[in-house]
Amino acid sequence: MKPKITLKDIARELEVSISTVSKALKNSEEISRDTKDKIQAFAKLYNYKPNNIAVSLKNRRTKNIGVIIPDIVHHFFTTVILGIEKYANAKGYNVLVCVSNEGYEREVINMELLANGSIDGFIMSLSTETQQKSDYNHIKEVTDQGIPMVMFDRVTERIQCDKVVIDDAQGAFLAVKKFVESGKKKIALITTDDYLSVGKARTDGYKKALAHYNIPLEESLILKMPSMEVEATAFDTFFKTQEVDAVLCVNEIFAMHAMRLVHGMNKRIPEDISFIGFTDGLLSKFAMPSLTAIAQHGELMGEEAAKMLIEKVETESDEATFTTTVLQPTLIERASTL
Amino acid sequence: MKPKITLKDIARELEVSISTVSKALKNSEEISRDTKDKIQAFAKLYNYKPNNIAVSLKNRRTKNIGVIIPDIVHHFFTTVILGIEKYANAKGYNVLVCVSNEGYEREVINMELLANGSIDGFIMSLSTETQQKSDYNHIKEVTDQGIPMVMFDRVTERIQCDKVVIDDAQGAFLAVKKFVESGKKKIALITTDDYLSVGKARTDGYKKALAHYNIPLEESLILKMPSMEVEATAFDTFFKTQEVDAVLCVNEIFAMHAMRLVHGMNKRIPEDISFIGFTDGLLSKFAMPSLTAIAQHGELMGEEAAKMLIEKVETESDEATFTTTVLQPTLIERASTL
DNA sequence: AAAAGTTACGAAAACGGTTTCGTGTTAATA
DNA sequence: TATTAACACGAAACCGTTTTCGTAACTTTT
Repeated sequence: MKPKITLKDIARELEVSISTVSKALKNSEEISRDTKDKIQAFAKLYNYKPNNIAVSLKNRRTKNIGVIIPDIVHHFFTTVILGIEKYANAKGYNVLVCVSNEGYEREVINMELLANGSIDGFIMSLSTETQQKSDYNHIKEVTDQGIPMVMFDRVTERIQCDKVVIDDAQGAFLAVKKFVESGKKKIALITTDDYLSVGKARTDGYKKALAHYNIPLEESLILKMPSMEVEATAFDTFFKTQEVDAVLCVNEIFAMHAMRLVHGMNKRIPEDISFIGFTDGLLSKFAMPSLTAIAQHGELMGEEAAKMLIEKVETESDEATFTTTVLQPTLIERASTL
Repeated sequence: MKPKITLKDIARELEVSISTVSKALKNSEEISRDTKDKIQAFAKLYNYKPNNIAVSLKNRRTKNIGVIIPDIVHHFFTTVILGIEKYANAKGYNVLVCVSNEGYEREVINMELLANGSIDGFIMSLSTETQQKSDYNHIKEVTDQGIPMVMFDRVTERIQCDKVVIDDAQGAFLAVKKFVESGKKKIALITTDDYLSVGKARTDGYKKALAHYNIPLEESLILKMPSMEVEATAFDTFFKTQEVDAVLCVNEIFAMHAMRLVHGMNKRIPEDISFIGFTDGLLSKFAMPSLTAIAQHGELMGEEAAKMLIEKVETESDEATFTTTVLQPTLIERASTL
């Protein structure tokens, strides 16, 4: 048990002042070669490492960036974190991940906690509950304090900050395009209620694409779940009552559930019914048949967000100008489409 | 833009001393009701929140716990994080997650970073590279400094600390038991090289179970992948050359790949070949047929680890005694077994 | 030899809190 | 009335750094 050594310890041991030690360890020109050698050798011997907390307090910079995500048991969000970590670490920043668990309360608590000195800036994606309440005061408070903020994926126009999103409408468009080009006509959409920003955009893209291809929009072909949960009976009745030959699902889970259902109805995938799912995760890859998917490029999104944030953190300029980066989704073709 | 307010600001404004403000805000008995009211009202009005960094420095406690995991795009690890967060948050602790990305270097860097004052204790799972090198000096250094540490899942007996693992051997045993009881005889195992602590334990359990049921062990029925990656050709030749009626896979991915292969060979699952996979993740649930799985109870593991850590953090006793908690896995029966 | 410039280091303030201890004012006791 | 106790507050040290500024001791310049 050898407790951490401090500047003071070194100073006492070597009979110099703390300032001298500090300067010597930063290789300051102010200190003579001899003294520096002595101090540096001693520090190395005792494995001196400056205390981050003290440095942070002094510099008023932590080199930490806070990330608030709604859910961590979630492929997309974890890929985003991966991207954030990658960029941030390369820039010498640490990433502190907190999970709001899709709840407003925890989002607020976590933000307040981190905002009180623990981080230099935020990267976040809104919890569903926050989106429903559409109460963004906790975020406004943070930005008002001058703490840089980047929102990704689940964003709101109610907050002025940098944002990075993917073009969800375009993703839906790509999917419908794929369906149409393989001869499908009765294209269904399985989505969530509109309060989720992504759900809305995807629905919009779906509608726009239908219009573009002169396919009449039938509201009965849109199945809306009240949440991200699968409501089995709703699925059942939907597929029993509707004639469809293609289904676009707003997430992988919906797609998996629907595919299994359709499989049980002895329809062939993709011949009788084709499927495309949002978010290219593990399930899409390993489904049987494998699922054609719209890739959201989470890792890229994370890198982009981290880049924007660190840029803001490192430029002192008060005169902030906010940009929104829109990433383009891509269609990953697999066995669930023709 | 209203920058954060400090004790000093309040003191100046209200013409009292900093100490008085500090005490008033902690509702100290030392301060008169009047003064406290005045100060508390003012603080609330200006939304005063103490600076965590300063408090940490002073108290030499951060109320942060550091978590180092090998991979974040990984269902099991994220469920563990969920469990950690749940317990830690309830206890007023924050969780800082860092990812080693299965690499030794990043594991060392992250640990050193966090160890220099940022956290009160560690919860970690070893990266594969660290396990291969079996170089644990960075960890020893941390524990030597008296920083509490809990290792989970991927642990090593080379480090003296609290640990929480699941009984992997027992998991494998349960699987073999299930196979045997449904009449299977030629039970294969698809696993990784032994250097992964979990791989080894699972293989041991498999062998032990065979012995227990008087089934001769055939080494040719064990397929070892050099890493977590699927080597498609190895799978191909294995299933072409071996007669098997049940397969235990050390992870979901292996199981998915094998099931697809078997499906392509026109064998029925589970009648001709049954499958069981380790780790009850999304893939198991949504596979077709759904995969019988050995649940690792990651969330519970996380809670347990957090509990052990916080206990250690909060008791000053130098006289540490280390315990290893072994969680029992359970078999989740689905459609891939009889 | 006096003035000016270097060199090498230390004192001290600062970051934003917490906490111990001391003290001037009252109120209670002898 | 003198003594003691309770009350309400402030001064200052401290956590571990960084950084500005001052200065003693030399060295160089005139």
